[in-house]
Amino acid sequence: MNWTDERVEKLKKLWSEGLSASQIAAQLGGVSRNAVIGKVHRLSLPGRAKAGGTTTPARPKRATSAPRAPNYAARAVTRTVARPAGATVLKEEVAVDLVAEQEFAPDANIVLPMSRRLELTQLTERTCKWPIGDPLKEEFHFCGNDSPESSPYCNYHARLAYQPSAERRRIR
DNA sequence: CCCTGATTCGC
DNA sequence: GCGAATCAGG
Repeated sequence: MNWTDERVEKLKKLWSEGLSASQIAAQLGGVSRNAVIGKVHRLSLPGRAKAGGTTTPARPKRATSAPRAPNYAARAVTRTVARPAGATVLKEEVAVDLVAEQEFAPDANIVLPMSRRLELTQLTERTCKWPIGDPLKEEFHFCGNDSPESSPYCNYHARLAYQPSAERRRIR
């Protein structure tokens, strides 16, 4: 793919808007992030803020971080249900609204429905591609949590995605 | 490991 | 001029 005037313009626009090189490459299509970065340099576009000429690393230094409050939207608890019919005991996951439940003890067997709110262009082989929200609205995003074994979804959403087909109940 | 931008250098 | 490979960093 060659750098047409249109593509160069789009590059300039997106770069000035602060998008990352990989995001721009994804939108342009047909080019790698390296190509984008290389082009940015050739165009002498202002790079991203670094150290202004000084070779000094001068790292910002992370202040002693205050403990963050858990930001879970909801958590899942496990419940044991006995089935009289087959005498089978199985575990069932139930989503519990935390907004109504202000206090809770951090539990080890809680799965995480917390999303990383990734943009479409930020998804990779290892990120959960479960869509959240209305695609036509701004707040639309993807879960983005780590997906094991290159699964398209994280553990939580894989459960939702791969639910066994609903029991067919004959309407008699 | 995921990601970021910067630089080099063979094409 | 182009961009993969590499480097350096978060």
